[in-house]
This record gives sequence, C-alpha cells and structure tokens, in this order.
Amino acid sequence: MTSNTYHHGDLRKNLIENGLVLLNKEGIDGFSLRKVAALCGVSHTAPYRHFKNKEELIHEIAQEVWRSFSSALADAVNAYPENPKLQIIEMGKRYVQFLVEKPEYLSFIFMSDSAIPIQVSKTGIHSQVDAFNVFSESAKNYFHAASIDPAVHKEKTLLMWSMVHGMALLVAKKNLIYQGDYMELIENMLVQYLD
Amino acid sequence: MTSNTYHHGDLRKNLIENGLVLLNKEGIDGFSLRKVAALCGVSHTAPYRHFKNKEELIHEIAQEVWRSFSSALADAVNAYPENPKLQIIEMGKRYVQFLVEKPEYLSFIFMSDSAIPIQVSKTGIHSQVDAFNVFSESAKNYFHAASIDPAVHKEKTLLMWSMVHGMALLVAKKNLIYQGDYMELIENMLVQYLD
DNA sequence: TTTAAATGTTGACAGTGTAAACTTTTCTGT
DNA sequence: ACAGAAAAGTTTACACTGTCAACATTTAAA
Repeated sequence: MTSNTYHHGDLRKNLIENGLVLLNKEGIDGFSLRKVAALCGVSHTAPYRHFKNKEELIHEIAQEVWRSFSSALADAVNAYPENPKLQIIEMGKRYVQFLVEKPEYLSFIFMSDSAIPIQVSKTGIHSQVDAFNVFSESAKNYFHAASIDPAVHKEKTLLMWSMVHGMALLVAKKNLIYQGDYMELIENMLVQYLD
Repeated sequence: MTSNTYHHGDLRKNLIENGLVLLNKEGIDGFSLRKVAALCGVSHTAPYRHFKNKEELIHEIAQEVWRSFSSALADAVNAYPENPKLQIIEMGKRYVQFLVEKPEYLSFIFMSDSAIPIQVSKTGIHSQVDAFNVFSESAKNYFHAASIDPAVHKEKTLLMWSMVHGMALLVAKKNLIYQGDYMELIENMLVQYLD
C-alpha cells in the first residue's frame, strides 16, 4: 500500500524535504506549490496525488519543523541533566535562538492555522507536541526542587511558557529591539522569575 | 497638496477603511488589493496612485489597528485609575480578548514585517507605539507601589509584557486549548506573578 | 488659459492554487 | 499470466492575484 519505489521514488517525502529547502531559501512569501513541484522535477499538479491542497503540505512541513524544534529543546535539557533551573533557562535561550535563526519556521509552526494544541484541564497540562512536554517536565522538576506549592504548578508552568514564547516572538519578529545580546536578555528575564 | 475632494473623495482613507472591513470579513488569506479596490468602487489599479504596493497598504492598515489596540489597553488603565495592579491584570485580559475577537488583526500588527519596535536600552524601555508605553507606565506605577528594587524594573516589565504577549498569541492562535474561561486563566497567571 | 501634476482606467503579463480529463505505471485477484 | 483496478503523474484550463505601461480625465498652478 504505502510502498516506496514508484515513478519518482518517494515523491511525498521529497515534496516535504524540498518544501523545507524552498522555505529556507525564499521565506514563507516565496513559497509555492508549483516551485516545490519544480524542485522535485515533477509537474505542477503532481503534489495533488499526495496532498489534498497546499495547506496540507504546509501542515506536513510544520510537523517536520516541530520535530526539530522539540529536539532543540530536548538538547537543552540534556545539557544540564541534573539542574532543572538551568534547563529552563537554556530552553528559553534555544527557543529564541531557533526562531531568530529561522524566522520562516515561525510562520509554519506558530502562525499557520494547523495549530498544535496544548491542553489545559483541571488536572494538568498535556500536549500532542513534544516541545511542550519537554518544557513541562523540566518545570515540574524545578517546582519540586524548589518546594513550590503544587496548587500553583499549572499557572506557573503556563506563565513560563507564555513568557518564553512571547519574548521569542517579539524578538524574532523584531518587535523588540535590543542593542546587545538577546541571550543575555532572556537569561536575565528567566533568572528574574526563577529566583 | 493633501486635499480631500478628488474624483472619489478621499480614496486613500477609503482604501484603508475598506481594507479593514475586508480583513474582518475574509481574514488575512482572503485579503487582496483588487477586492479592496472593488469595495471602493474603483478600478483594480487605482490603489497604486496612493500606495507603492500591497505591502504599503497593509502597513497603513496595521497602523490603524495599532491605534485601536492601544486604545483598548488605555481603557483598561482608565477602568482602575488608582490601582496599577488591577490595571495590569485588566490589560492582560484585554490584550488577549482583542486578539481572540479579531484574530485577523494579529497578522497585521504582529506578523507583518512592518514591525513596530520596542527599544530596550541600558537606561530603560521606550516604544514608538502607544500600546507598550501604556503598559510600561502601569508597570512602573506598580513597582513603585510595591517597593520593587528599581534595578529590576526593566526585566520585570519585559517579563510581564512577554508573558501577556505570549499567552495572547498562544490563545488567539489556538495553540493553547483551555476548557473554561480564558479571562480567568490569564487573570490567575498574572495574579500568580504579581503576588 | 495654458500646462503640469494628480488621480483613475484599460489592458496586459507572469505567477498562483486547483479542478477535470487523460496517460502511464504498478498492484491485485483470479 | 493476465485483466482490470488503483495509484501516480501529465496536460490543459480557469479564475484569481500583484504589478506594470500606456492612456484618459480631472484638478491645481503658472
């Protein structure tokens, strides 16, 4: 059913890969189905055999970007295996860095309508996407180490995620102009909160 | 020079107004120069007599949206003239509410490349846009009332703005799913921080 | 009142997403 | 092994987009 040697090898995978390449080369505005098809050496309607429409291809690319974003955060945790506080600070930095270095990715993972939800319920916070779970885990460890009242864990986790997310977007979108090291800025901000 | 009764009255102004109408009706994806021109009852290239290109019209519309956003925040301040803490909480709520009620506006004020910068320097934080200055002022008043060390005012102000901004975007973009009242959520989060 | 500038229109062009009809390759059931 | 179905890709077509050049008309300036 889902075998892999047809006319063009695995075109589906190829479209996603070249989509990412195009995205990095021309940004979200220069992104088009037809260009991706051309990069794959295929007619401009071939993508429709694999994706319902442009949006669906973008959604798949977004999944790919989510994976590399999640792994950037996971790297931050691995950098300080025993220190949840430093994990959080490092994650904040990499969160910003990731979006600043590849601002096109931002449009794909946070701006497209194919949102990846974070569920907030009475009992806690869960997500379909690794990135948030990684962050959430470090937060939990930090709260335990700092003996924070469990009743406020949820609010505090959300607060930190919002804070990091907000600053990352402000910086990546150049709404926030800082003459100096952005890494220092976000570090100060997180230290400010965590102490 | 800049008079106002030509062939079509003041087309420039009319384009911005109808641009906003179209935006509300069809969202950012359905937005096109030609549709705006049609709404003004004018040929599809007429806008080029007033704007260099599509981007420039969007930029002007964004300015308009910024004004109403700023005034939404100013209203929050006026609602609690003597209580900076409640001002901040109310601003957080209206920040979220504004973007949730009109998610299309979000693309225009925060996502377009015509970013409105917030300047962060050694001495303090300043912005060309009213919205941030309003927020910044309340924050300053709160810090004084709460006797917070002036050395950390800058970080704390940025922290709060980032937090509110981040949550507003997560909620408006439906990255954050909360079964309940979002206003309560952001209120809890801010109270959590301000206490 | 003549002339220039400002404003608006028509027509064209390349690029876009997508649908329909068709062709070719591969898979499946007998 | 073969017939037919399904999958994958192509061609053609269409409506829509932003933008440019050439032209027309109205208004302002000399």
